Amino acid sequence: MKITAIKGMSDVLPPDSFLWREIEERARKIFDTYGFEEIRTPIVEPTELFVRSVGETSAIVEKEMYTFEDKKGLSLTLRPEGTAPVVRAYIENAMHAKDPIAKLYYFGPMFRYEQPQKGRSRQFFQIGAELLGAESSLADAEMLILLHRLFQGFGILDVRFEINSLGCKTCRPKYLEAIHQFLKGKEKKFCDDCQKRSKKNPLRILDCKKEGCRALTETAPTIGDYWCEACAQHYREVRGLLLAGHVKFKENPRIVRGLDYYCRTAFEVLCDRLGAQNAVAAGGRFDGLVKDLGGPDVPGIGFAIGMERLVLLMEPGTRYQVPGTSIFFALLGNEAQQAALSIMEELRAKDHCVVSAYGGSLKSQMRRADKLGVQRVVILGENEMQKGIAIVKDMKEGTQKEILMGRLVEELG
RNA sequence: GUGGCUAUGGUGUAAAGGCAGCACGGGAGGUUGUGAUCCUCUUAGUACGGGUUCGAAUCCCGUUAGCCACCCCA
Repeated sequence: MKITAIKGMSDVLPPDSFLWREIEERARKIFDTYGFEEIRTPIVEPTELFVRSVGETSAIVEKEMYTFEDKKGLSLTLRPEGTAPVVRAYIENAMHAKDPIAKLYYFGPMFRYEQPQKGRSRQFFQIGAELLGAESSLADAEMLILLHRLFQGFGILDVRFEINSLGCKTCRPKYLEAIHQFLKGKEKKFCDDCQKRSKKNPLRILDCKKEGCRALTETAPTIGDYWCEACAQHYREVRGLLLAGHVKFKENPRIVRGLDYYCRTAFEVLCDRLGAQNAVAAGGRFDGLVKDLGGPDVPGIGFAIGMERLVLLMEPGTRYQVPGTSIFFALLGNEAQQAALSIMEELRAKDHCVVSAYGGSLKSQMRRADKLGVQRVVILGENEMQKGIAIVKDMKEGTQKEILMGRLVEELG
């Protein structure tokens, strides 16, 4: 029986892995320029963490988590998202006490048990960032500007930003009540999915793609009519700052987030090239979360970018650095191998990529050198060993010369 | 979780119930110790399990996986 990767989890092989590295490096550089610092949290967390943060009735917690018991019967869960673990770490390490502001980014795998399709897998990577300790609209704007900058850095220019404000704990309940009233008596007219949604998460009905439902919700109240003055003001400021920051965006009053902890600013980065899973990044403000998880009352805002979707958008023609072999040692015989080792080490210490074959005829070794695209080959066999020299061949020119062994490192520079 | 489509060497493909072939890739050679091209040889496949049939890559059923969509979301 062949052992295969499990459904929805895939390998990233070269040369794709080079593209992944490129993306990660570009992201890190940009995070640096915004003063964000990397955090690495465990992939496994107590199940409780996600139940309390993401929400008991959310789709993620209800049916998508990889949950299991450890040997002591503790319920553990493979993280389905990145914000809750970061907030847990923030509280646990009392980061608020060291600095009122924490700006953190992460890069790593998340796990959700979903039906795989284009841009959606069970293990997927996210690049995420969280800004804790700032309630100011400037924080919201900066996160969006940072996100915008990242996409520029990735060379992806055909994405669009959509934003909304979900209100806060004083105005959101009023809106929910209004939606509830609006739907009352109409439930039967909606599609089956929406009828389920009307009980659990009525806001999602506004998100339904079916035309029938869309038509019915045409006249539904929008959150904007229910914002409290503070939320309205905050949102106004965010929009103004975005304009000043040259981030183009569209207001979409129907953006709803699937995770319970979001409030106020919510946003999505969309691209038409992605098919049904058209969001490549999303995020929002989570002001009550730190407190809900037992920490101080610290506001926060963050986003996550889906790595696989990003790769899907970048793939055509993105340039990435492949280190590439620069010097190949073609060695014949055990003595030559022994003599070459220390020289190869010296060259590696000078940052050259130096490789050899592990046997075979000179012809096959040369063929391999050519396939690897190396510039120079050092040929060292019994004849050369006797003369105390090595042959250095320039593969592009096709020329070669004899070099004294002692001068080899210097010659290859 | 639901529905549709798909599954042939490492990759891309051909074979419409009757010899599993081609290309690329991988390996070894083409005189004594030299990479491209070219030439020769070689490697490797019908996803898995059943069924129909004289005979199955081909038809049927199941499983698994992939893709697409619902759902959900990054």
